[in-house]
Amino acid sequence: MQITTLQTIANLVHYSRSTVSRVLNDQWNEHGISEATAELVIAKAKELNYIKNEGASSLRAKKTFTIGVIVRDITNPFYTQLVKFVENALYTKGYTVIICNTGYDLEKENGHINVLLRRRVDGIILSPNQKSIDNISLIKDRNVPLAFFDCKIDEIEADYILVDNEAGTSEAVNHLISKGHKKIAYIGGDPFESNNRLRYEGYKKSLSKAALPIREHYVKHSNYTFKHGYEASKELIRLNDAPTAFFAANNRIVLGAYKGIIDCGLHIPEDVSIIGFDDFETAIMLPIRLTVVCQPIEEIALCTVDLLLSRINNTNTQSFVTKILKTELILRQSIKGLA
Amino acid sequence: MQITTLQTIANLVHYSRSTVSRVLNDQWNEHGISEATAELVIAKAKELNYIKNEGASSLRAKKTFTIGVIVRDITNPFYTQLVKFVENALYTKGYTVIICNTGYDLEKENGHINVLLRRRVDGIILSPNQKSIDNISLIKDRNVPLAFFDCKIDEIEADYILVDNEAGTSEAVNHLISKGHKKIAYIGGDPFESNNRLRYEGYKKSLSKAALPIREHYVKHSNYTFKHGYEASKELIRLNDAPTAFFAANNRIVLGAYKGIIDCGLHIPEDVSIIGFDDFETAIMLPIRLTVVCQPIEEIALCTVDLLLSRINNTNTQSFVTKILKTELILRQSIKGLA
DNA sequence: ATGAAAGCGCTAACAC
DNA sequence: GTGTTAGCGCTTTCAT
Repeated sequence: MQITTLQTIANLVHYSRSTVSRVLNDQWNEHGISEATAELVIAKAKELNYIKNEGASSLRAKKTFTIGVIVRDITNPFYTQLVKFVENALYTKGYTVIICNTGYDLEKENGHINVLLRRRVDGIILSPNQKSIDNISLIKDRNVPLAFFDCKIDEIEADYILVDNEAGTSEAVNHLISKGHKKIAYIGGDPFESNNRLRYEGYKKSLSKAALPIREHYVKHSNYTFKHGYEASKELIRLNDAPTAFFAANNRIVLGAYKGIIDCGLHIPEDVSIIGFDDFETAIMLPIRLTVVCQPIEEIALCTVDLLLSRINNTNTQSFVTKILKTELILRQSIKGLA
Repeated sequence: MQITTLQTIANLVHYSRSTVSRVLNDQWNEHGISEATAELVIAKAKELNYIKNEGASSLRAKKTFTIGVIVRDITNPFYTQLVKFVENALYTKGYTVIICNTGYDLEKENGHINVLLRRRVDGIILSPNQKSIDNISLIKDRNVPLAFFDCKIDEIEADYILVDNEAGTSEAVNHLISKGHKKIAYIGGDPFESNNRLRYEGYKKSLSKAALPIREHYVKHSNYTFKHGYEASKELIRLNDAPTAFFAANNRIVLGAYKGIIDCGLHIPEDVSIIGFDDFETAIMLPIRLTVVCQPIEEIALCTVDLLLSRINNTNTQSFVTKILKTELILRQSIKGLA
């Protein structure tokens, strides 16, 4: 059984490929094709179960209606959500999405970018690594429309959709301070990553504004993992002047810290208060539901898609945009007021 | 700036498109192309930053090296993991993956399938809805290689990669029984879904074997949601002869049930024991870590990919295969032995 | 050791 | 109203 092409149909209805193509693309009206012909073609196409070969169209149109989305860890609920919203938004606009998971691996990121370029995607959405510069220039060299979300790379001019990490963290730390906490630890991720740097800035500023000292041994940088959160929290607890509150810079760290505190036999929030960046399912399932700084994930996804599509369609000719969205402090149970 | 094609290079090195193509596809040796020519071509390609247009190749080769993966809820960690492993396995085999999220919506599933067909994917991996029959026949009509995972549809002959739901559940319930539980509730999902039916079978068989009665009011079918788990557990607790142990048929339900129990002021496992199907992050983050039946997610992913690729490459000519993988009972803290 | 030519399936400019 | 033709970028058969 041969596959049905325009030619197959054309032969059978005794019209040309062009006519068939025009009918099937709903252009028969503006080309003055008779309704009879149109109906005949449509009927035959249905009968033969014709399905357009999108690849052939793409080749011809030099447009694939495909967008590549590259994230660092699709397993992290933050990215899962992001990807879900992006996929959905693009689907409704007629685009197909190729989701690429790099697992924080530059090699794999490189491989994925090359695949996307070979496939001539119309645009790429990227949650970059701080060290992705070389990989990103592959994209920029080709002038493939590109939008970043989640993370900023100072060296790269581009469109960014971000959240106000500094303000979000400040709000969190201010809240802690307002509850009487003076010894507040910061458990951070990669110290060179933009998000982490800004969150740390927010932390420092809030302390300064409240005339509280920034104590180096209260600051634990490493990476965005459960393990780091776990170990850092244990170390902090062992301190003579142990902090009374922890700020954790992402959803993995906060979980590790939570576990670390529990495993030390301490209670949240009676013994230690804790607040995390990112909201996520587990945060509300814990017996003490976590107070967190929530990122507007759906809004990030939608903004990114809009921005990218406006670039693709040349609708947007202004120079690079950096859009900063607001976070929201969600008060739950993991913070206690100090007497 | 024009994009570099084979022709661009051919013109500049004064060889034909064919020669350039052969060189760039590493076939220059078997075609007796001189090394000098090859080097020249390669150098020029690099200089011009040539990137092959995969779409054009696909059109010619009638093969896209693209696989569609359709899941019901990418947000559910079970599927996220599955997708991650599938994507990774296919990536290493040179395939690109288009991930489609249906959100349990048949319309959207239909839309996604049509997109995949129009794009002439080489194969499709599908976690089907029980009611997907019409959608699936779209694929079967086209003879596009197809592999199912996660869920079986009795009416459809095809390749399936599944786990032994019945045995897994039996093992869980047997464990409960061995711990002295006699009043065991079953909080299930969609009663018509194959997984749920088999899990329920396992539940009933274990009870029967232990000569325990199957009490209808201990069985709560509805859907695989947190909400259902939550409400069902509350109802069960209110019963006069409330069960001492709950079996929850998936990761969402078990979380709901957990929360329901806590919210009733009861303690796990002192007051109620609980066991879930599926392992997942939150299960080990809860203060009482959940005892669960764990599905071998990576193995499911790998088997499915292998099977699908063997079909695509006509390596595997045997008739349809149903592969049933083993689950594993992971003992943690949510079950108490009854005196 | 290399090239010419045909064609994958589609679309659009131009022709009548 | 409809057809002809050219071409998107690539590969491959056949020829020399």
